[in-house]
This record gives sequence, structure tokens and C-alpha cells, in this order.
Amino acid sequence: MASSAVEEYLQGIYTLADENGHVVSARLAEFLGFSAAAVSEMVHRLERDGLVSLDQHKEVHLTKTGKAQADSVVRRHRLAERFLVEVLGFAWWKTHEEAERLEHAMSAEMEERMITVLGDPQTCPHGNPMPGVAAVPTRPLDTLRPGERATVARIPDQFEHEAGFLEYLDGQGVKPGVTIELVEAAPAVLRVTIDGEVRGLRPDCGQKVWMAT
Amino acid sequence: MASSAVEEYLQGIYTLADENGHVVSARLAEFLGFSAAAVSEMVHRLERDGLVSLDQHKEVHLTKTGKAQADSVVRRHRLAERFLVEVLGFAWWKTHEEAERLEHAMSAEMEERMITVLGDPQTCPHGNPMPGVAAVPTRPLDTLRPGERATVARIPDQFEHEAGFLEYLDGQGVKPGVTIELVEAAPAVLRVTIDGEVRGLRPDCGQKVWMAT
DNA sequence: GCGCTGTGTTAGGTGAGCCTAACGATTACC
DNA sequence: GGTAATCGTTAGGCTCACCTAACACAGCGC
Repeated sequence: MASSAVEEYLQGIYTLADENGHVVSARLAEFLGFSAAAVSEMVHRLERDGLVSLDQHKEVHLTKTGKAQADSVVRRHRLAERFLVEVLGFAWWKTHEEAERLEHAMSAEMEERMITVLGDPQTCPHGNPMPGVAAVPTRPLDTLRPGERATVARIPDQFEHEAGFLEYLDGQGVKPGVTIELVEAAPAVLRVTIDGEVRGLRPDCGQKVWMAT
Repeated sequence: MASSAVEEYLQGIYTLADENGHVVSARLAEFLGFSAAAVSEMVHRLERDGLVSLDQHKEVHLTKTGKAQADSVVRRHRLAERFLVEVLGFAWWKTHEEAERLEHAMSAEMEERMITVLGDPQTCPHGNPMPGVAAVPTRPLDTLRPGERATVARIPDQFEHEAGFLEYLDGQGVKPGVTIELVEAAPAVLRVTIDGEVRGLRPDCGQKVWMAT
């Protein structure tokens, strides 16, 4: 059985690969909030244990067994989030930390039963697809042209580590399923229309909120 | 926040105190499956941190804050077990290990919401009462006189660590709520009637199955 | 008193997983 | 081509929580 720490790394590698493409140790260290030295060590342990391989550019790739374990932990995370929202009534933006712990406590049997009870959900409450499910095509919010409308499809896991970010979005009325019209992409603020009301969004939202195409 | 290890010890101390009365390090070591040395160290850490106190006989007692944390972790454990049985459909005898991990992953908010969703349950699926709830009076199975009948009220947490014990009971038709008549308490076997059928139970069950008085 | 059992503590060691500091190797920019 | 930034690794150190081995001490039977 993989330790929580190992699962945390596998999940990080999965997430960065899925949402960003390439994975190098430096990104992983940023994402996990650990020192470069700690990540360097752990990546070598993962390599030794056959969970990842490093290519000639030192990019990290999940091996077949590594991928299977990463899929499982990501699926458990997203199932836990669904459970927290749908069964326990948690706010959609408040599930990440809780799920971050629960994912390591779920057995394979529990994973199976969760899938059944929750009706085989295809995404987490933030719109991220379950591993193995084809993601809906998306584009960042700031690729909309002024006057263009689109629906929020996904707020990637990558940004859920940023304290208060999801709560901020919720406060601005931004959540998966909401339709947004871009009014103007000024450098300091993104002017958008949500529910017929004009609002300003922090400029970083342009990259961090992904719209259905 | 207490670590999983600390919570594990607090839970052990709670359980032994609740089900046995006195708690000394040696019992705790047996119960947790750790060496006496490891327990000695940890008990001193717990004392240093104000969670337990030692009396002149070296008996371990939870302090007020220690008791509050132990109550919480035991409650989380029993809520998790209820959830596994009632929501996810786990077999009653198969919940302990899973709950052993889940209890450490549940926040106070999750504890609260679990209580609400599960309808404020008064016991776990094995009949152990939630902390703060007055336990129904019980007596061990082997205190029944031949011919006497009683209902299984509780299989203490203490014995859930023994691999296969609950599954064995289930196989013999023994579970909370079932009425049992003692036929004969031979030294090598306990002859009982369950559901009109005479069965033999391992003699250790006499102490490990607690009946409603 | 002597030894046995049960109990607790100390000493020394291990591994996981983190840290900072220092250093080496690329790559990028002017 | 030199300098700066980025990246990875090594060295050394830390805490937590476990281990075994050795030892100290109390109570009990005889």
C-alpha cells in the first residue's frame, strides 16, 4: 500500500500532467508546497519503486502501475468531493481540504461502493472529470472575445490549493454550470456579465476558470 | 491538531477505560499492538501535552482536553461505521478497519454533518454507544444461567482488533439485536440456541459478547 | 530472603519525510 | 561571451513514531 505522501505526489503528477502537460520536479515542488530537495528525493523513491520514470529532459512520467495508482487516488478524491456535496451538504467550494484527507482513507471496496451510491458520477463538483472519462473540451475564460458567452465547465484542481480562491469565485457567482459573457478584458480586471449583472473578476481568473467550448 | 498516532492512543485509552476500567501502559501496548517502550514514550508525550495524567499507580487518565479529543475520535469512528453500513451497504462486521482510517480524516464540520444525516445515532453497528450517551446496562454472555435468554447488546471495540472475530460471530448468527438462550457452558464450548437452532460458540465469546440485562 | 512475574524506563537504532544551505549544470538574455 | 535565472542534487540535520535489548523495581509465593 502506498503511503499518504506517495499518493499525494502521484496525485500531483497526475494533476499537472492532465492540466498543464509537462511535469518537472520544480512545478511539483511549487504545487505541493515542498522544497525542491524533498521533491527530488521523493521522485527518486518513486522511480526506484517503479511508479514513475524520468526522460532525458528530467520530465516525470507515470508508469503503468503509477498511473493506475494515481487514477485511483484522483478518483477517490473526486468521489469524496461529490459525496461531501451531495450527501453531507457541504458547499461546493469547501470540499477540497476534507477530500484531501479522505482520499487516503478509502479502500478499493469503499471506492467501488461510492461509485454505486453516487450513481457513477462523471465529474467532481468543480467539473474535473473522473480518471478514464473523456474531458469535455474547454478553453480558459480569457480566450473569450468581448461579447462572447460560454458556460463554466471546470475549475482545475491545480488552483484549489490557493487559499480562498474557490470561495472568492463563489462570492462572484462563478461556479460550474454558470453562463458568463465577457464584456472587456482590461489588464487589471476582467469585466463580465453573470446572471445579467456586470461584475469584475480578478485577472488571474482568466486562466483559472475553464469554459465549455 | 492531533496526529493520527496521538488519536489512536487516545482512542485506545478511552476504549480500555470504558470497557475495562483501569488503564495501564502494558494493556495499552497489548491493545494497540506496539512495544511497551513505544507506549511508554508516547504516554509521556501525551502527558507533556496535557492530554493524560498518570496517578501514583501509573494508571493513565484522560485530562479534560484529552477526554474531549478522545470523545471526538471515538464518535467519528462510530459515525463512520454507521455510515459504512447504512449508506454504503458494508457488512456490519467489516467496517472496523475502514473506520479506523476514516476517523482521522474527518473534520469537526464533517462530524456534525454526519450526525445530522445519520439521524443522531446512539450506537455504532456493533452496539457501542456514542460518547456522552448513557450505555444500556449489559453483562457478558457467560453470566447467563442455563435456560436464560437475553439479547446481544454490544460487542466491545476492544475485541474488534482480533482478526476475523466479528466475521466468526456473524457466521454463527451472533450480532446485535439477536436473542440467545444459553443451553450449557461447557469448558470447551458454549452451547446456545439462536433462532431455535442449537449452536456451539468458542468459549472466549462468553466474555466478548455483552447482553442486554 | 530468593526468585518469578509483570511492569515501566532508558539507551541506541531505524526509516519516512521534511528542512536549509551549498553546489553544479542548463538555459536565456543582453 | 558573460551573467542571471532556473533546475536538480547532495550533504547534513530534524521530528515522529516505531523497534530491540537491557535494566530497574514492585509484589507474590515459598
